Amino acid sequence: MRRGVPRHMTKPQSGRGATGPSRRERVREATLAEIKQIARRHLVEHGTSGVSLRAIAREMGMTAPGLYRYVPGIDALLVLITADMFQEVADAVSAADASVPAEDTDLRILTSLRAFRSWAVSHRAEFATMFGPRARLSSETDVTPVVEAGRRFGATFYTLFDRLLSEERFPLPDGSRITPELERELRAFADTCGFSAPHIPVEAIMVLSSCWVRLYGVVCMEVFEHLDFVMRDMEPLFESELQSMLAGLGVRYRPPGAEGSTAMGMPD
Amino acid sequence: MRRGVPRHMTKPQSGRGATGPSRRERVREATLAEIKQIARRHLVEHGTSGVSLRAIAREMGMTAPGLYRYVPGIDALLVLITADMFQEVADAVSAADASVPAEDTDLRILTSLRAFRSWAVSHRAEFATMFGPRARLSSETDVTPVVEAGRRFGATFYTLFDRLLSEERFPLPDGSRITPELERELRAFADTCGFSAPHIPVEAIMVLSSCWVRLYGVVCMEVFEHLDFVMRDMEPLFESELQSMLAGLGVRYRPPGAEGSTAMGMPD
DNA sequence: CGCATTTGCTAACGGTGTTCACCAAAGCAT
DNA sequence: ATGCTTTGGTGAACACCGTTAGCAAATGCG
Repeated sequence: MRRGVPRHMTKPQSGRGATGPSRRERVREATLAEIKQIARRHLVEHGTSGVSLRAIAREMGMTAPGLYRYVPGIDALLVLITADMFQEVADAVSAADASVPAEDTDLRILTSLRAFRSWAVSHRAEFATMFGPRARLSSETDVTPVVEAGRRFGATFYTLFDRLLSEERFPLPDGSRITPELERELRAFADTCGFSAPHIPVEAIMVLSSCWVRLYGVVCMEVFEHLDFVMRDMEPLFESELQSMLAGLGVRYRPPGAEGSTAMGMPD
Repeated sequence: MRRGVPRHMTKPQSGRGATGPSRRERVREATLAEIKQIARRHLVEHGTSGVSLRAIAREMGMTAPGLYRYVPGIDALLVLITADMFQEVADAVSAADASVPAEDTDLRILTSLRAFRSWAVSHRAEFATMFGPRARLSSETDVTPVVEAGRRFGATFYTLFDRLLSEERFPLPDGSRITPELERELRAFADTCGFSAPHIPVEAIMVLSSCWVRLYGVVCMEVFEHLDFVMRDMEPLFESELQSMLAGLGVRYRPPGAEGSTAMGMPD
């Protein structure tokens, strides 16, 4: 008898062999999904601090302690939905990537990066909890699901960059400026990212890091509204950064509207 | 009789003409300073959500409602200390800037940017509330003190950039790529920053924006620990970004240790 | 059916922001 | 010195919050 051991710490046990999940497991998954869905809504409506177990329970017609059968605490719930959101943004970027011809690497990159910004500005609260400071998390909370989901999200861009790299479209920068310390860190980066190429040059990783930092910076600045007192619309600056970023990558920039400047675009 | 109108909404009134602040005003300022100081310590020790009026009052030997004589609420207190922190980081950067020869513009810029990162990584909680998402603020709270302090902070860099610009050290980028929308936003930027030069070219503002975005990005990424699962030390990447940033600015990069590569450095 | 597991509840503890009524002390003017 | 006004602070109260412990009902399995 395992009295006192909460359900969320036991194995799924997934019984029934090939008959799929049992009825119990299905309804359990359903209520967990409802919890996460409501939490998500509260997040976008009232910010991170506006997500509370009691409010969720109230809305579900339950009481707060009941939720502890599904989630070990509020912080863990935040971790859960944060991981979900990483999956979501990764899907959004992938979908945008897949919506353009697979051979047009330039357009794929352009589209993917714009999709990232687009998702960010239309999901500000989510972006803030994912890419902002780990305020409520990090201490005493297991964040491995988040970094795992974050890793998968990163892979979306890595593969694209990998493809660009294999096309040898741009000259790698001067590697003599890379200090041994930087090389060590970049190597660690490449290793944990799991690139397809066996031995990727550190210069390439440096370029990738630099691009990611710039993209992250401009999007954060827009979502966190740190230039609002000085700029009304941040898209022009984003496009400008995009342009200058891609220039160093040998990728031909195209403005947002024009889908095809090389092939004739279908008029719609 | 103004019953019910809290003190913090009345004018300072600053009586006594030239005799300075009255005794009452002095002790009032002292307790307000104590409130902010304790709040600040709680912030760095327990994060933004760890700042509570009750805890502060407890530590001061008072009760929470008493604090409402000094501060209209917890959010406003956060705004207050955030503004203070902007002043602090601006002072830190200014001090670093002033610690090197005034004629050596290159070294001044290098030193200032490094000072910014240095302050950020040694004041993570403060940086997060200043430059992270405006989670607890923004809604229903008057943030003008923060943006005002932020503006003064920005000026620290603007003046340096202005000096660099007047030296005409680097060729401005091709302005033909600047769309009208971008130009409008950049103009607004320049206007609210109050540059000394009467008519600064938009190309220069674009360069400044780009540099600020990159600096912001790399420092945020380090402080928010979003690459921790892949890089142990972020300084090499920061230096690398610094190097590539300054290369476009015509500023000679020098590694952190070496103070003088042009003049003979004093061996210490 | 019987029994073990799962699920949800109530009660409770300690914490939070905030408002209100009230009171005492300080300051000021006559 | 006396009286009045302003100021600083308290205690009680309301409405929230996360979390734990113990218990009762529902559920599913043999």
